[in-house]
Amino acid sequence: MIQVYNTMTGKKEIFKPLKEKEVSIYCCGVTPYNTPHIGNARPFVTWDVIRRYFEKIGYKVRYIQNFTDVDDKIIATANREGVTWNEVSGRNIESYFKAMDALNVRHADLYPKVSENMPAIIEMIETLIEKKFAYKLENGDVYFSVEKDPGYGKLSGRNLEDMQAGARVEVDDRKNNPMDFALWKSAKPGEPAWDSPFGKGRPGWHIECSAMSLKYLGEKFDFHGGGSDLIFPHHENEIAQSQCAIGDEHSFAQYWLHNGFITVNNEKMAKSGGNFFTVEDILKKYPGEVVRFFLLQTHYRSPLEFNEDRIKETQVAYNRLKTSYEYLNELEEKIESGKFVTGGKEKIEGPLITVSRAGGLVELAERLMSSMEDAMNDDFNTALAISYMFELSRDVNSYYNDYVAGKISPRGADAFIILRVREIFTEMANIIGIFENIPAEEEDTSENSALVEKLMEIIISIRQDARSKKDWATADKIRDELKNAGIVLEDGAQKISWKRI
RNA sequence: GGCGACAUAGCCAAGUGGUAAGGCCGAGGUCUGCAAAAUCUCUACCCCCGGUUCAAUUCCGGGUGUCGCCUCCA
Repeated sequence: MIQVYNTMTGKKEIFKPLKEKEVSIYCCGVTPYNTPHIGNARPFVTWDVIRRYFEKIGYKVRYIQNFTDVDDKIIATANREGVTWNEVSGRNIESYFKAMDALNVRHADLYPKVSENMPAIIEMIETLIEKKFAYKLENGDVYFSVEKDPGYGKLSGRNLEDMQAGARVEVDDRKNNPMDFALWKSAKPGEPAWDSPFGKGRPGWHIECSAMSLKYLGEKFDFHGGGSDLIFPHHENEIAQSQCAIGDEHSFAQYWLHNGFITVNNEKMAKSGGNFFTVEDILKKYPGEVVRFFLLQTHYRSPLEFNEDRIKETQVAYNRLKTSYEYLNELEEKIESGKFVTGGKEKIEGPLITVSRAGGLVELAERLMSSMEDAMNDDFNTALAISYMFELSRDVNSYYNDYVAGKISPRGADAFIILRVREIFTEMANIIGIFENIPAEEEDTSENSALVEKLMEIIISIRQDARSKKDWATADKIRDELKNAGIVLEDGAQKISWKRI
């Protein structure tokens, strides 16, 4: 049983899919006028986790995410740069995918674009005009009439009077009501325009999401999501248009999920605010999976403060889990190559599994996996889910340490148990979407790099000679000097490893 | 002005009507020739004031503070 917090009702509800074991999702995508910042990325990582989770528990998922590629800011940028609007959107869509790929965000089933769905958009506007929910001005603009929709304001929990009291909206005498919004904007010079029954022009913001979600998901679908700043007016308007056009106040999305903002110095990160960090820039310094992990360590509805210290902290935490993952992989290799069981082949008699060290580990893993599912079922609580990975991680590391130190002599059956633990840990990682794309240590094949490798080998070997003679002064001097040069030596039991810092 | 959210350890962050997950940092221990890595142990009466209750951090009311939406916005 999955519970989700539905913005429409303001509370957690038990999720009941429209179709058995199927789930349809429409997540508001980006307006590609710019490269995405970390705040833009949050909803997509969130929905990526949600859709993966539904798939994991056996749902057939249909996931749609749009690109609003016809828009004022795109046009403005294009005009400023002297290029076409679709060059601007094309380039930013590319940069969007690059960022999302780095964050392990799986692709949606479909990415409909405004520019490729004009007929559906125009048809919907026509319906709204026919049903008298929309009106056309002499200049060709078409507006939605909010007063005609008795349900207007139900998502954001406000009414027309309250909104007008605040009246931050520009008064436009041509509109029936200041809150009326454009469905179609008549063509102006220097703007792309499409033919329509209302004259040349382009769609207003909001109508595209209604038209495209209905076109690709039908009159009713399960989820609609995005950042909380979309609740009003964007999603409110989508609901108004869609339900009026369909003529059913229960049509359109059944559950509305909204993620909280990324903040900088406790204030919303926004392009207009100038306080943003692009995903691209962050990826120059931190692995994509760390950034993804950062986003998921906090529940999606809570605000999330972004700064460099936070990311660094996350990287340390992420590395803890990664270490466990690597330990398990190493154990797996030993098992595969038959080097795991040290004490020959013992016969397993009776329920010994549960008293062996590995047995305890797998029991813990099973229990934590189950807890993790509970956490995910409760409004996709990734923060809680991740905490269970850490708990397992601790015991995995402990087991590994004792094994390497020779304190544990695994029985024959323990190999299978450890493989199962590895499987569970991997399954947990898959829910969060990490350890899928661990960047190999920069494979630098240049001559310089090869030379460094060779030199390090020589240095380490000289130091090992000194160590074997217990010449600690020399050994420590080498290590210290290397550290000054930015290289850390780690004396392991079997091998000496080094890395740059 | 209208509407809404949040307030938990040094920092970050889950959560529950019966005295609180996890992470980072810090202190001490184990391992190591010494370090590093790993690991173990330790660190909270949950913003304030009322109320409901046998019992509230958790529910209700009020207050204070912070943030968000009402304009483009993930």
